[in-house]
Amino acid sequence: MKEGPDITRIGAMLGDPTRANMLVALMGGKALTAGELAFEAGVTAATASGHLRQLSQAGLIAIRQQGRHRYATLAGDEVGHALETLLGLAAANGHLRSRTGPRDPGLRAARVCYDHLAGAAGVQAFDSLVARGFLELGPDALALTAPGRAWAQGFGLDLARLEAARRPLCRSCLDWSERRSHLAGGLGAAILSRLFETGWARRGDSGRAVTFTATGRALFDTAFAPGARS
Amino acid sequence: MKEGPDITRIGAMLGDPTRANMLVALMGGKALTAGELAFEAGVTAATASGHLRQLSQAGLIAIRQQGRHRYATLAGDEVGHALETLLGLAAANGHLRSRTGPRDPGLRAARVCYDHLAGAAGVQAFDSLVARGFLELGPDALALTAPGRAWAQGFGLDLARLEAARRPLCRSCLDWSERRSHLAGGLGAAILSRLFETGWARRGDSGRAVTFTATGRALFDTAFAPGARS
DNA sequence: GCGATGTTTCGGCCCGCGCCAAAGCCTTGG
DNA sequence: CCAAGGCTTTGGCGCGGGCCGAAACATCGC
Repeated sequence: MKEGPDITRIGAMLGDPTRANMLVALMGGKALTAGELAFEAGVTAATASGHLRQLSQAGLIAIRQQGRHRYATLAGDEVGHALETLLGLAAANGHLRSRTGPRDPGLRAARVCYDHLAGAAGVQAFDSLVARGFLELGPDALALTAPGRAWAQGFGLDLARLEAARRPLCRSCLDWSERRSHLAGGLGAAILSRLFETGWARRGDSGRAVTFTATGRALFDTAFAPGARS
Repeated sequence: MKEGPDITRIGAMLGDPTRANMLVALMGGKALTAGELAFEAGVTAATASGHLRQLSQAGLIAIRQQGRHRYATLAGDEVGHALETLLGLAAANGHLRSRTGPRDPGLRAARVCYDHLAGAAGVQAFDSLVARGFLELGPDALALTAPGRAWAQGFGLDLARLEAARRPLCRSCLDWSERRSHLAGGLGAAILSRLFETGWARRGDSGRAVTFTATGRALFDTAFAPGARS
């Protein structure tokens, strides 16, 4: 009765409100210092330090020493994906942290999911790429088609570098607010970076929200036309 | 700093070894009585009863009264999927419940993931369906193609009934042992049932293992030819 | 009805763990 | 160097919650 992996450790990490707050804060994709995380979670630096060690030992976050700061990030793509899945389950069961706050609609519209775009905008982009035949179900999960490769180059992505990386190019991730897939993986991360580079959007100062500029939104809507389903 | 769903409650459920054992036991897809779960988790009936109430209130399991027994099952597809995701993360981080036991290879080869087939066999089936063009990325997630529909009828599935159900027909689920997708959703569940009906395979008495008969395995391999990638 | 079986509720024990303040360590900047 | 800032370690407090035994319900077979 004891075969298979052990969920318990990870569950215990998520089960404490302080640690959960830290992890959700890190879902924003930015590396945060121990002090910032302490403030974010509402505890003293001492308490936060202990939690960070636990999270690190459990393999959920990575810590990088830099000067006299210690920056924490999620340990990887998979951690973000698992968190998003759990957020979806929690949302489905009606477990809300507080009565949906004013910032909630913004989060549902567009947010960062660790390192790629999520929310309505993320789903729109995914759907558009699928509808135009740029993404397909390959022999191993998702794949970029030949026309898709051309599109990516045109969008300003460095495909050669992305494909050289160990990280899979395309992954799908179930969006908690839309309950549909959005694009993760190296390609998803590259698209989000490109949105920031080109100034179409910028990340909110705190939390995971992504806000588009007016023109950026218009350009995004033509680049990822929502009605483009063939 | 308090927007979005609240993971904490679900995390706390998974964080206790007793509850985690119960949930993993329920991943086998069979409905289990309170007593069976108590034995499975190694606690008294009194303790198990308390945990079952908690899990039920958190929305992770459903309880059905039947005679003097109370049968528990996972609350649904999404719970199974979330658990599988966490199992994957735990496996990736090397959190094992004990040094991989003798039954572990069997689990990796073929097992039940709540109500559909997982493990190497599950991935093989998914790949085969994709390679033959029976599954495609539709406008909304996965879709069965026209030839796919014909295949499903030929395999003995009642497509009309499946499509009438509220439940989505096709979903992909990331397999923890293979780290690749296998097929979930109504179609995935129907295929697994069919494997049992036709006697190609049967579920292990305890746990999640699925064992094929010799001829069943051969038939499965031709029905879901692994090399069938066009 | 009356035991047998399955499950829940109650009371009480006790361990684990989150929390903080204070002190110590390391890095940086003057 | 010394002082300041950021983080960790240590020690001690206190709460939350898992665990069990015993008793109370509920259900079935006879």
